[in-house]
Amino acid sequence: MNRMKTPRPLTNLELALLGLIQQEPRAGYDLCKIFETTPMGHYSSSPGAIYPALKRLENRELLAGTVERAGSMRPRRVYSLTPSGLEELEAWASQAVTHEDLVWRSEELILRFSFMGQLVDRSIICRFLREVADGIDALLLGLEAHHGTMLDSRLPPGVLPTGRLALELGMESYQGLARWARRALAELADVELDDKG
Amino acid sequence: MNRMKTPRPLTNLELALLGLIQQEPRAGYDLCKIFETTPMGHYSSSPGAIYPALKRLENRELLAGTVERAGSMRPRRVYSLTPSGLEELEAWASQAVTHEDLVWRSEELILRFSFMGQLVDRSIICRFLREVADGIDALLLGLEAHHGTMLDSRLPPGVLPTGRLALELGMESYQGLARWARRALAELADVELDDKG
DNA sequence: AAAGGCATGTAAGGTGTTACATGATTGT
DNA sequence: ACAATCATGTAACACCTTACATGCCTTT
Repeated sequence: MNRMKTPRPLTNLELALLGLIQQEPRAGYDLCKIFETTPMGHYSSSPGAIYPALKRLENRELLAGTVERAGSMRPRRVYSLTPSGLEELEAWASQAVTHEDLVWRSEELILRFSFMGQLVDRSIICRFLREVADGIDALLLGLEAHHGTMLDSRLPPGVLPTGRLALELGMESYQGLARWARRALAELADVELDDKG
Repeated sequence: MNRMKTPRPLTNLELALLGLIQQEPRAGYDLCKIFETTPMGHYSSSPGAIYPALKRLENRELLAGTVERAGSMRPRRVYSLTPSGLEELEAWASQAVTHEDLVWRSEELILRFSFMGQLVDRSIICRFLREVADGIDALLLGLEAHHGTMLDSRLPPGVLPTGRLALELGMESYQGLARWARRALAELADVELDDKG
């Protein structure tokens, strides 16, 4: 029987690194630059996090590093995905969207979507978008209940209802995400028509 | 000269705890329940984070704990804000909104707003909302530049533009936040009229 | 008597943050 | 010669996550 310790799940940073390296082989410094200069930088920060993460991924054999400028004191390590690294990424991209993903890991969800185009085919991307949209509809029911209790509760005079307004922002963010998902779904259907035309 | 080590900034969890305890004195267990059962739970997780955070805040003398059921093996510690705790909270709530806050600490920003009603007066709340709305307008200029480059870059045939769509989601989220801020501003102006009426 | 909620905590482990260190290469 | 950029890393520290431990009190 295939019995091995289940490895801890990958962090957002590790997933971002795998996705970027799948686009093309890259060195640590290249990745630092991407995080510094693009909105992808939302998922990282600094060499102090990136280099250790690359080493972890190499230890897990999801990445393989080949050394350029060998013999020099400052070699440049260029990483590529290993077959099992690609497998891991594709499995990640193909997962179903859970309630927990939407509530606790929405950033990972967006990261996942942004790499899906390179990793999986249209049917899986569309399923992802439908699951996001439908999952949010379910979430909103719970939030509306809380919103109702906040509308009922009376505040001391002079205290402005910022707590309620903050909750409304949360609800609107979810609604915006659902609208985006449905619009993206429609756009991807158009792309399909373009391909045929 | 008043020379003391600048203390590290408070974490989101610590700020949430201070804000909740300012509403009324609470024990660790009460706080756990709030995080488990309300959307405030977004900011925490588990006793394993909450109890150490309470202890840290007590060491800093931002909280003071009084022991109920003393002598028992399982005492109940009820925490209240100290004067300097209240000072710290109010200073936090009164800060100007920076570019960095919007890009890197948007969750803290929402937390801040949700407690502002209890902590500061209308003028500061309205300034906060204006700074959020205007700050986002500036941010969006940079994101639109990136969006332009993504529209120009050609993808390999068959690869769907999920990266671009993800960026569009990010931009729409910011736009939604700005719209919310302006709407909240209008609503708070109405409350002012109600008070006078 | 057992189960479940009240109530507080500790321990191990891993990750991110910040700051620092090092040296090579390229441009002026 | 000097500065900036390329390029990789380490060390200290603090925090969160998960899992576990403990014992009281109330209900069934």
